[in-house]
Amino acid sequence: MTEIAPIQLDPSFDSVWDELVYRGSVHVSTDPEALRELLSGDPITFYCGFDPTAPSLHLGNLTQLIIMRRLQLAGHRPLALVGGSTGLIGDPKPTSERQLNARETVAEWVTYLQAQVLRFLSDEGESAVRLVNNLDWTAPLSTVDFLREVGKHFRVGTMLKKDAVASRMASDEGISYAEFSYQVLQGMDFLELFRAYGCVLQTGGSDQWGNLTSGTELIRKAEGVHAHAIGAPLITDADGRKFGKSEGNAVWLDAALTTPYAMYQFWLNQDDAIVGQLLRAFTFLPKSRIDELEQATLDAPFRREAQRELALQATSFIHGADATQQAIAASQALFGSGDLTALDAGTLEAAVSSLDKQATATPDAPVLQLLQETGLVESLSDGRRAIAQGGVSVNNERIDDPAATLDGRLLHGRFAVLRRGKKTLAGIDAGA
RNA sequence: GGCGAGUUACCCAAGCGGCCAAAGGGAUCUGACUGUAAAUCAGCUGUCAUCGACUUCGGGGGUUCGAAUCCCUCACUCGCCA
Repeated sequence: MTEIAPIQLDPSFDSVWDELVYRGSVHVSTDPEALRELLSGDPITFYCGFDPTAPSLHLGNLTQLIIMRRLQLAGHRPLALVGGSTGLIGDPKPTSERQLNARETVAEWVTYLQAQVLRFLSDEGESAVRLVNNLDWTAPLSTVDFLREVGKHFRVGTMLKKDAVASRMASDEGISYAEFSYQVLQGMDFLELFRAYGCVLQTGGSDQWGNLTSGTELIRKAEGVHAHAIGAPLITDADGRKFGKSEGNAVWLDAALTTPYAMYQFWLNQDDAIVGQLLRAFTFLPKSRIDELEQATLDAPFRREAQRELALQATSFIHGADATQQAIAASQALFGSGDLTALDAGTLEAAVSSLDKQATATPDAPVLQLLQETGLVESLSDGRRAIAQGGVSVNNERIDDPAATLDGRLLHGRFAVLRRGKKTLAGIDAGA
């Protein structure tokens, strides 16, 4: 019944612009009517930038990648910019100045991100994605040339009014000249891509709006052309917290950093209140199907059908069908009946090994120690606390004694599922 | 360059010589209730540990029986004046 939706546009929309609006992907933009016309006509070239601030992209970036994919499906040509130079500076966060990363580190991350981008965008046909790196045009540029050719177009008054800068100016921490200049670098990127590839549209998060318009303004001043920008809304949960964090950490697109199981669970645990919004933004399901799912959430919320479908579709898009099936099987084994003793060794091993927290152990290892080794707790004190609060179980049996060991608790003589709270799990393998 | 204010645990923020492992709020985490949801209520939130011990209040140094609290110095941030 539930299958992975094909990667395609919803034919019920007349233009990709209409679909993007439906998907909730447009929070702010330059002239909407002009954009709709532009995107409904001949293929254009557009770009979106990703700064290498970590070895992997995360869910926040996925929002953009999906928008890019939809535009690509409509025949437009994506330029995926990985910011080899902007990543060396860092765009101003509203709260605090960024720590600079080493050049070699950033260069390494650039290669990782480039490889990841290619997983989500097609590199075949007329609208194949092209990778670009802004280090290519900023590195050879001298400071004087930069100031004369680019800096001369920027007014400090305008720059100071950008939200990202203004909020930092108002904060205790202030802002460095480096981060203040970020908007100029990003503006220059857009101009460069316009000149080299005829790129006339940039997409990004709405928090990047100041940086996006810095590019359209520069192109207007330098070339007399009206380029466009689309700012996607930042998705937040019901409390207004930024979406895409789990246990305080980003949800990464790299399976080595966030396992497919963890990814699947992340989607499955989303609130009823935003699941419809997430289905629109993060899946290729048609509107008709999403309407059904939203109704299902109203009619029978306990079935969590919308969350299940969201988890299936999103995880499949990120990690592929096979990895997703394994994540689903593991989820059913570990959460289904709750009776792990009934599982055969093969199923159990697969489930245990899919968890993103793992440890090997001797058959008589203390549970407290395993809690720490698996990362389920941060310290032994934290572990004692968790046990005292009744939040720890082995194979779904609550542990009350801080001195308890695995002795006699292993399933099939070697496996154990260590649980903290309701849904934080770790796999223990005492074999080998 | 001058003057002033500031740097406290995940975040905000009290404390201004012993009663401070450090108030309060937010957030996380755990329990109850549930639907692997939300809301609500309750509890926990430095480390190690059996009482108890040990390391924390920007970095370093000093005064003192005793310092987050006083002094010196360095770094950083903010503001005002040049």
